[in-house]
Amino acid sequence: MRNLLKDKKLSETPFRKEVLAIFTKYNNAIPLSIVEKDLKEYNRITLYRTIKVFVEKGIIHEISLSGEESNYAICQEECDIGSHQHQHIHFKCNMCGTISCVKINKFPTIQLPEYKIDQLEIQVTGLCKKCNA
Amino acid sequence: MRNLLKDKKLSETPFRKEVLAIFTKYNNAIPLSIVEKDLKEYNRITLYRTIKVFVEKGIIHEISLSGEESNYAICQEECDIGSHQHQHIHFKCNMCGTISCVKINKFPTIQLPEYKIDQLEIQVTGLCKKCNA
DNA sequence: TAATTATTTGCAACACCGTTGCATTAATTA
DNA sequence: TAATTAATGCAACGGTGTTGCAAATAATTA
Repeated sequence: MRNLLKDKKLSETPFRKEVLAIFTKYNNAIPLSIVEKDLKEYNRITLYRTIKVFVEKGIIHEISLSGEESNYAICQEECDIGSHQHQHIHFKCNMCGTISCVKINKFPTIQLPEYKIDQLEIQVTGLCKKCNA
Repeated sequence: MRNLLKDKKLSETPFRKEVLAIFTKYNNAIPLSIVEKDLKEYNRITLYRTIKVFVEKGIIHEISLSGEESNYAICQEECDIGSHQHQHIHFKCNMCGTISCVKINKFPTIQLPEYKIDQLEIQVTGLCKKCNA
C-alpha cells in the first residue's frame, strides 16, 4: 500500500495518518460528521485544515449533493492536484442514505454545441445494491 | 404568465412576489447573494424561509456544485412538490462563473446493474456559449 | 544524532450561515 | 368586515468554517 501523504509531499503527522486511515477504512463517501465520530479526540480547526489540504492535494474529493452535507471520498489514481477526474458516478441511496462512488463502464458523453465541456459529474439517487436486493 | 404563488397554494405577499420576480428576471441560476443584492431591503430570516418554501413547493430548485455556494433557479413545468425532475444539465462556466440550466435533447441514461435508479443529475463545467465564442 | 528550519497544531477570537420560539402583522376565508 | 389562518420580524442561539499568532512537532541539514 502506497504512502499517500509522502506521495503528495505532505508531512506525516499522527493526525493526518489517522484521518487518512478513516477515509481508507470506509468504502463509501463519508461526511465530516462520521470522521469526527471515528476520531477519539480531535481539534476542529486542525480537522478542517486537514480536509482542505487533502482535497487540494487530490487525496480526497468532495461530493456535494443538493440538500446534503458535503461528503468526501478517497480519490482514485487519476485524481491530481486541483483536478479531480472521475470515471465514476456519485450514488446516493434513498433508503440507507449511503453515498458512494460507483464505477461505470461506459461513461456517458453529452452533446452541447457551442459549449466547451471540461468536466462532467453525474449524481444519481435511487436504491443501492443492498437495498435493492 | 401564470401565477406561480397561487398555483402552489402560497400566500401572495409583496416580499414573495419580489423574490419570485428576481428569479424570473435572471435566466441563470443565482446564489442567495445576488437575490440579496437585488432586494432593496429585506429580512434575512424571511428570505431564508422564502427560499425554503419555494424549494419545497417546486418553484425553484437548488444547484449544489462542489466548492460553490448553492445556486437556485426557477423550475421547469415538470418540477413538482418534493421531486425535481430535470431534463437539463447544470452548467458552470469556468470563465464567467455563470451557472445555468441547459436543456439537452437526448438525456443520457446509465447502466447500473443491481441498482435502481431514481434520479440522475448531471453537472458540467467548461466554457459557456458566450465565453467559447 | 543534534541543531536548524519548515511545517503543523491548538488557542482565542471572530464572521457568517441558517434556525427556532414567540409576538405582531398581514393575507385569506367566510 | 370579522374571524381565521399564515407570514413576518425580533431576539437569541448553535453550527460552520476561518484567521492570526504562539507553541509544538516534523523534516532537513550538518
